[in-house]
Amino acid sequence: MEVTPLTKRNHYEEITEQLKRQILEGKLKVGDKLPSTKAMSERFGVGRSTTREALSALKAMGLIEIRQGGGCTVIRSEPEAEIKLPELEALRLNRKTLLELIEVRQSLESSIASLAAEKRTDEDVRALKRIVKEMALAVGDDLEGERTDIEFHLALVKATHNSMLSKVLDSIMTPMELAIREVRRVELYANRTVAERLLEEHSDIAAAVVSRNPEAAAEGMKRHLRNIERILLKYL
Amino acid sequence: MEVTPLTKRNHYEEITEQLKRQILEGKLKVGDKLPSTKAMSERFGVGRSTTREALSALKAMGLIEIRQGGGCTVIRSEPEAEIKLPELEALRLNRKTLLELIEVRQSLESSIASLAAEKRTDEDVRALKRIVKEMALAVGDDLEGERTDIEFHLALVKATHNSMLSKVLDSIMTPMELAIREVRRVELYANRTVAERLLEEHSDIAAAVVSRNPEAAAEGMKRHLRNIERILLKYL
DNA sequence: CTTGCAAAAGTTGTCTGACAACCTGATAAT
DNA sequence: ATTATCAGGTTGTCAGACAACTTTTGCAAG
Repeated sequence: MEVTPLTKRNHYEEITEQLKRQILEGKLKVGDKLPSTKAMSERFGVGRSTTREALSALKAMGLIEIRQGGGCTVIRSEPEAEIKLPELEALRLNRKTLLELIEVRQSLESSIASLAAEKRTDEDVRALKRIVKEMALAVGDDLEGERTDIEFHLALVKATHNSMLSKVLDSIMTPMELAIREVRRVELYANRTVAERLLEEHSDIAAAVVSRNPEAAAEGMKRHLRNIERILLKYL
Repeated sequence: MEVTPLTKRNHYEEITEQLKRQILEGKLKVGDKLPSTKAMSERFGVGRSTTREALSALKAMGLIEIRQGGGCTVIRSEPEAEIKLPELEALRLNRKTLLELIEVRQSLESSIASLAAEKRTDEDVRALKRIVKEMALAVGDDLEGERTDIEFHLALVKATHNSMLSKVLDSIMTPMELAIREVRRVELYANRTVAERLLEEHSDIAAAVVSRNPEAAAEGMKRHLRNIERILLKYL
């Protein structure tokens, strides 16, 4: 097992990190046994209690198993990656979480709008225009309204031609959708006044992107999401 | 705080369980401070190292925060509401991916800096100042330089008091770290000229956050990340 | 009275050495 | 061959001692 010298940060954190990294990177595979605490402590140059704190942390993360007298074994080598249903339930009802999500979205999407305005191709423009048109036809229809709304934002991030940005936005949009859906979808899209205002905002953003105006695009997106925030807050 | 007698199970597991239950059940609320390790050890009738192993586990679960000399604080009282970030870890890190990551980071972190400037508490300020000081001492030391750099950005996102934002940033920082490590950590932190410039930039950002100036903070962060981008590009 | 700062007290971080509890494998007795 | 026993390694735990850090306290200068 390789060890890199410890930095000034707390030793037990550092050791936890290093072991975790080796497990996640596959240098330590499932079923592998870790060296004894004594051996590891000597190699890291720390006391045994410090190493034990690291092992306790790894056990709490579910990465290793510790059997008294029998050593430590790796039992998982991937980060856990699943959303549990009961947690989503909590997500929807949790006002604070929703506000945090909106804040993240505001941060991301204003940059996205700006980048899209810089990098969009003609094909991106075509897609945006198509979606805005569909959105106009969907005023008053909650299901269609939601679909076109989401599609607009996905088309926008696609126009940045940055796949990372897509992934990150996606990870935010999914819980966001779930949070809104079935709770207040109707208020957002079925109310004609609101829907028309949303349409106008989307249209402004699209126009700014088409004319390659990053500042206006970002500003439009910020206005749009602040508006959404206000509407959602009224019903929470 | 109530304690029930220890069972046959390992003491540190038992203590972890009891504390976890009290936190999830709400008997210990967010912001509450746990008793000192000495006090808890006496009440449970165990040694201090045993209690520390339990605390290390709770920290790994993200339930508590441990500050040297400052005690342990409950920072979450619900089971984690995870955002699923699709297999970012498993990505091949080529030049294009790295550029995309930097772009995402620029988008996120300028907002983060701005939000931090609005929402930071005095404690956040203390943390930032401490890190900048450490960073100054670390000039020329690549390992310490990297650690303090990462810690700075984590402290900044923490100052936004938005856990979603933390998670999102975290998910792109991990691959970013790996990428930088693979490429040229040395050039970034061991070169005194570069390290001093980075220090200055971090220092500017911290100052803007301290004086609650969101625009300056965002601007400083943008400048900082553009600079990083330039340096990395030289070595790709 | 307020402010600022230094000392004190309290808390976490770490090491050491010791012993108990437990697992494993080898050896000896049956 | 089966069983009993033992030796060595490993985890679990404790107590005490400092180091590093934070918060509080208390005193002195303004």
